[in-house]
Amino acid sequence: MQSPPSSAIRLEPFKVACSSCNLRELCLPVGMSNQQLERLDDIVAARRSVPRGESLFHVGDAFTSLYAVRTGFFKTCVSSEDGRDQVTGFQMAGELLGLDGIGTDRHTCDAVALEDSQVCVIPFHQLEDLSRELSDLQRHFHKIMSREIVRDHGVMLLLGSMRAEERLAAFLLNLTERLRTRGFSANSLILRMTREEIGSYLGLKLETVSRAFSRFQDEGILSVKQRQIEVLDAEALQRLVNGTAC
Amino acid sequence: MQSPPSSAIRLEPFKVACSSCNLRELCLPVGMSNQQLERLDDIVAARRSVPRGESLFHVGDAFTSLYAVRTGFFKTCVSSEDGRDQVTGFQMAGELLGLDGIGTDRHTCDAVALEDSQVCVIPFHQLEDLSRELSDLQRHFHKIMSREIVRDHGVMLLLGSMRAEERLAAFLLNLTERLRTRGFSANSLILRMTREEIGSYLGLKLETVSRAFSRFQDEGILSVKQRQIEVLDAEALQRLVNGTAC
DNA sequence: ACGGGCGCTTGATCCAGAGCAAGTGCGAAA
DNA sequence: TTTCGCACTTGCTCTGGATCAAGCGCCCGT
Repeated sequence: MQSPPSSAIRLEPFKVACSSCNLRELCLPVGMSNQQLERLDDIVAARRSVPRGESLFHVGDAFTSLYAVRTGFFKTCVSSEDGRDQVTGFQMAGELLGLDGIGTDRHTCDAVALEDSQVCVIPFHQLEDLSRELSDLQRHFHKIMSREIVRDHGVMLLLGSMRAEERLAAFLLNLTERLRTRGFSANSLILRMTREEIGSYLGLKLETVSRAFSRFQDEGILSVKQRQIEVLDAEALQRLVNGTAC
Repeated sequence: MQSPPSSAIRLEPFKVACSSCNLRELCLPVGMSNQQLERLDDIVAARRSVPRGESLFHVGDAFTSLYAVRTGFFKTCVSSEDGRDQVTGFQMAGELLGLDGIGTDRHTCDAVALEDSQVCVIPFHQLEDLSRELSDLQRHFHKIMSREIVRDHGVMLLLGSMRAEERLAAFLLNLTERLRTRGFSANSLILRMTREEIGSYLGLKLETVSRAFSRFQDEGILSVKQRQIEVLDAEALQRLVNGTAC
């Protein structure tokens, strides 16, 4: 399998400075000094634009780089030999894509843009080289990978032991929390993904997701207008996740 | 939360040499030269014995070290605020425990020995220091973390989209494959965990696991005598996982 | 050898969520 | 503006696995 034809890949070679990026407190550069940031700037050589619906990489593509989401929104998904597939995560600004490829030098999932997006390209071997020099960078990179593992364990807990409404509540709280960290309202959000994609992530069918949204609306927990969601009672969502509500 | 009282922790300070360990082709030292291995020997200072049923670490414990399983068998589990818990993995000889703690400097899961076990203690900061010097070590450590992420994605696929028998088939194939890598028969295995623990890992109740075992036995795919399993038809298991069987 | 307890099996019933089907609404293209 | 198609909603039925319950068998300690 290959990436889409190179005509579809837009690389912008002009300078992208982590040191002046407003995501630097969320992204790879967390905790680095200005001097260290300049070293990082040297290796983050390019941006790449990914139009909505297109893939940043596919299963089987050679792994060369990590990608930091600059703008936009992605999903990652794996699929089994038969057609089944599973959304394994949604990534927003400041989050890293491509960690799955390190282990085998091939990507093991697809990364698809859910809206027109831009990523910073971080050549991985150069990142490894630099992180041998800058222990702060090394430390932070390890933390990022570890947190991804912990996040996955949380999803496993959700998939293994929660009921449909609990899953959706946990999902919404997670999304609003991440949006809040990025300076957005914690109460109002626009979903970038379809009901089916939410369902795939949560191990549910799209109808079940839709019904859960309707139920939450009936109960005054949410206002749902298609993908425009208002969280009216975040505590009720929290209670659902904690299992206190039953 | 704390570790069990130190009286329960047995540390054996005598030298454990990765360079002469028969697990070195499976464990952290993969791909390292003898000279590099000696450096690793310097930091892997101790073994620790963990009797069956006891924990290597708990949720909330301060994170200081990774642990390589030398002998024995572990499970890791996370739990939500209410009592629900979820087994997130089973670890056997040569596999690493504790990666979850790197992100927050606290462990986020419990690691429990399912039989009397021994681990090598790898102080993490020293490992980071050394991996800044030895790029082979750095490279391999990154691969280990990435593979853990990929493994978790596989479990998410399993939990999100497979049916009970498919889950159990995938679990058994995974176990036998790992045992095979360690030189054991691919057809005969003794389960170290209860039906309930298997169920927790697979997002099923213990009765469902038991019924699936019985069904496999009726169909001539397995011979099941309590925890003694013989795989009679591995291809049938593979077909189940691929979904070809329906 | 015996008794107790835990882990496992198996049967019967129940229910959350899947599957199917029919409609609705919104956004993009003509 | 109209039309088309896709995403979503909602009702009905069905079912895989959960839940409840009873009994079995193996291991361990006395």
